[in-house]
Order: sequence, then structure tokens, then C-alpha cells
Amino acid sequence: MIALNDKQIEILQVAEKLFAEEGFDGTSIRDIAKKANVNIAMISYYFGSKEKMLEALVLSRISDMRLQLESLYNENIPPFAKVDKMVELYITRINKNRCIYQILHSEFSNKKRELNFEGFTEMKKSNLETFRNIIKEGQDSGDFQQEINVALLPPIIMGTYFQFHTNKPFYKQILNLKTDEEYDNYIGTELTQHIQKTIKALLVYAN
Amino acid sequence: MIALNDKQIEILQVAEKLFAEEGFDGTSIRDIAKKANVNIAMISYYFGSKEKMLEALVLSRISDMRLQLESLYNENIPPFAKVDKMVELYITRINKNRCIYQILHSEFSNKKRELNFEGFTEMKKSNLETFRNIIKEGQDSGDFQQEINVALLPPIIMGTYFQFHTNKPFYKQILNLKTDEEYDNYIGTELTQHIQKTIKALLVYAN
Amino acid sequence: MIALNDKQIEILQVAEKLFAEEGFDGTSIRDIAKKANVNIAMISYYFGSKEKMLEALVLSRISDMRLQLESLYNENIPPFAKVDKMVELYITRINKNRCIYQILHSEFSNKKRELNFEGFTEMKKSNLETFRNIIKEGQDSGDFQQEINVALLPPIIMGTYFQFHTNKPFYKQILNLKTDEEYDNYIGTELTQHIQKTIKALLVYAN
Amino acid sequence: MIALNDKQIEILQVAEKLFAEEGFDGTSIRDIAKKANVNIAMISYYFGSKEKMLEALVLSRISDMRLQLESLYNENIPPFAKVDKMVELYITRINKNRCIYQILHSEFSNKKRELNFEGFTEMKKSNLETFRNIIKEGQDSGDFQQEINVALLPPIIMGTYFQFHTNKPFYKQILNLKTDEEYDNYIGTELTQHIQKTIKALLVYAN
DNA sequence: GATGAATGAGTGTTCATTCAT
DNA sequence: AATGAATGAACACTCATTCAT
Repeated sequence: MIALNDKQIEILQVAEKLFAEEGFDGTSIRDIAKKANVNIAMISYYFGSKEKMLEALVLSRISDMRLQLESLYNENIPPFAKVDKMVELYITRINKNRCIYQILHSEFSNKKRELNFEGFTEMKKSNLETFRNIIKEGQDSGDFQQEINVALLPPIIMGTYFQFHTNKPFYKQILNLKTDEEYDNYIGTELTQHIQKTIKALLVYAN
Repeated sequence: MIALNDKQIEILQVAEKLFAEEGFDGTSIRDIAKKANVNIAMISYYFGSKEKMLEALVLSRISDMRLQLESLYNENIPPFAKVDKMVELYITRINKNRCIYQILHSEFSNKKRELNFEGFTEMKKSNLETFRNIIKEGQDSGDFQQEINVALLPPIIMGTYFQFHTNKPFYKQILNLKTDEEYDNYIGTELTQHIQKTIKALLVYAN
Repeated sequence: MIALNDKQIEILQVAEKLFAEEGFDGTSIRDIAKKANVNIAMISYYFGSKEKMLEALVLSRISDMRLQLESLYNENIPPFAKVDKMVELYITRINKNRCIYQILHSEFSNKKRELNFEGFTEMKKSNLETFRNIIKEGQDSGDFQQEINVALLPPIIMGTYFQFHTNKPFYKQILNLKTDEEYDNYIGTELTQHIQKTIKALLVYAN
Repeated sequence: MIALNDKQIEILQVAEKLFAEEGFDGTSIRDIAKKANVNIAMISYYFGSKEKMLEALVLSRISDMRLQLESLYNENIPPFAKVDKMVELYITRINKNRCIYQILHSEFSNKKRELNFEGFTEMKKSNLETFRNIIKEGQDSGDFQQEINVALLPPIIMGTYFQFHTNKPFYKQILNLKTDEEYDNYIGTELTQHIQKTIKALLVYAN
């Protein structure tokens, strides 16, 4: 990866926000240039094209998104506590990188656009592997049951979070969350606990 | 809601597919008109504008999406079986209306576009209410625990499904699903069971 | 060929002039649209693209350029007179379609742009064939010599004309042609006679 | 004229080729800079502007194009042989400087761009004068006829060559010239002889 | 002397929409 | 009711050129 200068970083920050809010097609490089206070031509000049800017954006954010699961794995705490911290780590991380996740969601899910950064897939595989090890610990200690499809656990965590967030207006209403602060607070407390409980329940559930 | 003629229905079908595949901004009315074999001007003529066509599309699909939870609620089967069927109903429904859910996801989540069809919110509230009743049955029978935040259950079901689907290429790879048929089959069997188990585990889990 | 409406014809007329004067790359569709008093988008709407408009232009002009050599061939006049008329026909025709010839010259000679309208090549072949027949008559009557490379005669006629015209300022100066009228008159008289003489000289020349 | 350094010379060589191939407007200074391995800003820096670079190019090439007609004039050979050598000299020279002639043709013929280098006109006048003298010799010796418009002879030579070259694909086809080598060889032999014959025929032709 | 960064005007094209019929 | 023609704004991108270093 090539080092980015200040202007490029600022452009990507603006782009990240706009792409997340308006979508890739819904955001024009004029909007980005105007918000970033740079000339329109700079986008092509810096990144080659709008498309390549998206790639640069995703690429530059992927490292930030990498979960610090390894260090968590090495912590010497009980399996349940470890799972709790892991879920919390997931939520915190996703919540912090909400924008880029939104973009990855929107632009690379069903659309023709392809996201074949090996880095991204590798990251997911790596995270999954550490996840597997953490679960294995709990299984070895007898805390967790044996029949667990670990690959399907991240979708529970991330999916629940996103589905909640996607329906933000709905949940703000029925949960009586008046401000965005209350909403964010709910995510950090109730929702996180809900997901933690869900995962733990599944880990001990014997059909 | 105004009754739609055959042409309008065909247009919406084409639009639904294209919006889901390419996004709203990524789809031009020319594409839609060409695929639907109608004049370009027809879209504006029939629906007023591209935006209003999206509204008409969502509106016309909402009734299709309505879950038949009520009849399920009235079935006389054990709570666990009822929850299993409910999850299956969710998955089947979402999977069938994948396109429109994709659109709702992409276009109405973070974007400026607002989805304040009262019908949509009402539907969710109604579904949630029936959901609540079904859970209540299990709680009353002593099968489920008492502390359950029912409002956060649908996000588990739908979120897990969507998160899985969003990462379709990834999961096809690591689960060794060679064809789309195998993939769809996995959703109908393993993934559905996984979600069923998750929900049930949570319903009986006592922290 | 598709029939062109009035607006399209007008656009092509404007384009013909501008392309000849400024070159294809030197002419913007905005210039054309402005001069033809149509919206910019009409060019793409009518012709698909700027490039395709050039094709349409050339195509529509090719039929006009076709020489009426056949009828000349059938005239019952002496070989020399026939050659004279033929040269005159060439000059008149090229002079009339100066613009499009200029374009064909500039855009399709060395540039990457390819002119593989079979119609154009066929026209040249057809003209060449008739040319051959007319020469044959003179050879059969004993007026012309036998060793004539007919294929190289058109380049003499057209080339001399174009080379003269390319150096219009130079020749206006040294031939003391003060106005464009005088210049055009010179082409119709002196230059035409010069070329006629050249061709006839070659036809009787025995090395 | 300012002396050019190595970089400038290289730039002009690249520019010459590209201008001939793609036209002036069709060639960007980026293309030139990239091919010449220099910074984009160098072109403006060295030559002032793209336009002025074209002028510099033409100017630097004009001396190369100057025919060595004077020395030929002084050779002591029969008039016909002298004319033959003169034509050959023309063709060889033009063929060697094909690129720059192509540019002069395309960019300075009908376009707004003006080529009023006095040097260019002077060169043509000078060449014409020598041409006149050579013809005069033949007329004085009684070999050539008296009524010759010498000013119209160069257009025959150059025009025939260019018209042939402009229709290179056409002539390669009908003359069955398979390779560019065969084509170039044809120019040096058949076409040259054809033009020589044409000129000589005209010089002795009495109407 | 030489250059990477930056600019604003310009390119061809596509857009959703409207209009006359 | 339905449509081909037409519009003006917007699009991503490239241009020749300038400027600070």
C-alpha cells in the first residue's frame, strides 16, 4: 500500500462518510471534492478514478477493522468471560467502523461490483480461526457443548447488530430512545448484552 | 393503493430485480424500460418519477412480505415447535422476497432516503406483537425463561440470514458449496436449523 | 441507411463544415450543437456518439461523391475528349465535396481511426473499373499507348488538386489570385486544364 | 532558432510520430511526456505551450525537408535524366519526412491553425525557382516544350505520392502488396517511375 | 533548471424528466 | 392513453497549463 498524504486522507474521510450515507452511485466526485475542499480533478489525479478511490478507501480501512482477537485469545480468563469480551470487541469495532461496513454491505453485497481483496477474505478467515480457538478452549474445559458451527457465529453477532441498526428509526421508537446518544448507549449496553447472551446460550445449548 | 395494470406490474418486477442487483442509483430508467419493453417515458408517466416508482414498488411488496404469524400463533403445537416453525417462516419469507429486502436494506438504511411508510412500521409492530404472544405461550407453559427481550429476537433471525447472505462468496468457499443450488439448500437446512437453535437456546438460557 | 430527418441533416451539415475546418478532435459536440441550434444531448440521441456521427456523415456523403463515370463512358465522343471530361468530372466533384474529402483525408489517412466502409472501397474500385474501360477505348482506337497503369491515374488527378489546395495561400500568392473567387476560378480553368494535359500527355507518352 | 538539448530533441521526435499518427488534437502532452520519459510540465517548460511545441517541431524539420535541388541543378547530365533524378529526390525526401509532411498536411491545410513561417514559403519558392531553372535547361536544349506551368509540377509529384499513400490500404489490396516492405518498395520503384514518366510526358506534350 | 502538485475549463456521454402530439 | 423527441443538468474524467519548491 502506498502512503497517503494529508489531502488524500481527508478525501477518503469525506468519501467514506458520503458513500455510507448516499451510496457509491449516489455520491458524485463533485460532492466529495467540494466537501474536502479540493479540486474535482484531484480525485482522478490522486486515485485514478472514482472506482479506484473506493478500492483505496476500503483497502486503507481494512487494517483498521482487523479485530484484536489474538491478544484476547491469549488472555487468561474464563471461557464465558472471554466470549463476552469477544462479542463486545466485535460490536465496538463494527460500531466504530460503521461507515466502511455500511459501504462494504451496500456496494459489495449483491451488486456487480466485486470485492475480491484477498486481504478482506483473509482477515475474515483469520478472525474465524481465532474465534474457533477461543470456542475450543471452552469446549475443552467442558463449559461449552461440542456441536458448534463456529463459522455461523459471526453472522449472529454482526447480523443482529446491523439488523438493529438498519431499523434504527423503528427501534428508537419502540424502545423509546429519544436521542442518538441514548441510541448509541443502548447499543453499548442492552444490545451488546443481548448478543452476548445469545452466543453464550447457543454455546451451552443441548438440543 | 391504486390498482396496477399489467404493464405497471411488469415494470415493477423488472425494477425490483435491477434495484436489488445494481442499487437504485445504479439502475437507470432506461435499463428498466428496455428490459420491460416499454417506452422510457412510461416510468414517469405511470409512477410520476423514478423515486415514486421505488415507493410504489416497496408499497406493493409490503403486503407480500407480511408474515402469516397469526395463523401460526393459533396452531396447537408445543412452544418449541412453534418457534421452529416461526423461524422457518421468517427465513422462507425473507428468502423469497430477497430482492425487496435487499432494496429496503440498501436504499433505506443509512441513506437520506426515508422509509416512513406507516404500513411498514405497522407491519413490523404487528409481527412483533404476535411474536410476543407466541413467546408468552412458552413462558406461561414454563418452557421458556422469563427474561426475554422479544424486540431483539427478529434482528437475530433476519440479521444472521442477511449477514450470511451478504458474505455469500465467503461462505460458499469455506463451506465448500459449489453451486447456487447447494448454497440455497444450505440456507433451507443448516442455516435455518442454526438460527432455530440459536433462538431456542436463548429462550431457555438462564444467566 | 436510415432516413435522416431535417435536424439530423442540419447537424451533419454543420459537423461536416467544422470537422473539415477544425478536425474531428478539434471540434466539440458543443460547437456543433450550438451552431446547429440543437441541444448537446441530441447528438448522442440521434447518432449514438460523436464517432458514430462521423460515420453517419461519411456514409451519407459517399453516395453524393459517387462519380457519374458510367454515363460518361457511354457517351459517343473521341477518347481525348472523354478523358478531358472525366478529369473535369473528378475535379468538379471533389471541389464540390471538398469538406468531406478533407475529412476523409485528415481523419482516415494515418490515424488510428479506420475507414473500412466497404462502400467506400467498392466505390473506388467501381470508378477505377470504368476508368479502365474508358482508357481501353482509347487504346483500342490507337489513340493511347498500351503501357498504362490506370490504377495510378486517379492519384495524379486528385493528388494534384489536393496538393494545390493544401497550399492555397502559397498559390494565391505566387499566382497573384487576390480573392477566393479568383482562386476557385483558377481551379476550374487553369488547374483543370493542367491536369487534363498531364493525363493526356501520359496516355500518349512512349518512353 | 534556439539550439535544442537532447531532451528537447527526444520530445520532438516523439511528438512528431504521435502528431502524425493521432493528429495534434488527438495527441495529449501526457502521451508525449510518457513516451519521451519526461515530466508533463517539461513540455510547457521547454516550449512554452503545446502549440509552440508544434511550431518548434515544424521549424526544426523544415531545414531537413529542404531539397538539395541546387546541387542537382549543377550536375552535368541530360535534361530528362535530371528531371528523373529530381522527381526521385522529391519522393525520397517526402517519404523520409513522411511524418512531418503528414502533420503539415493535416494541421495546416484547412484548419484555423496558420502556417506562416516565412521560411516554409521561402523554401517552396526557392525550390520552385531551381525547378524552373532545370526545366529551362531542357527547354533551351529543345528537349522540352515551351508551354509549361512549372508552378503546377510539384503538386503532381507530391500530390500523386500523397494520394497514393493516403489510400495505402486500398492500394495494398488492389496491387497485391502483402507487407509494408513490399509497399515501400513499390513506392521506390513503380510509383516513382510512374511519376517520373508523368512529368516527362507533360514536358514533351504538345497539345 | 526541473518537477510533482494542483487547477479550472473542457471533454463526450448519460441522466430523469417533460413536451407535443 | 401513450410515446418519440427533446431538454438541461449532471456525470466521471482529461486537458493544457501554472505554481511553489
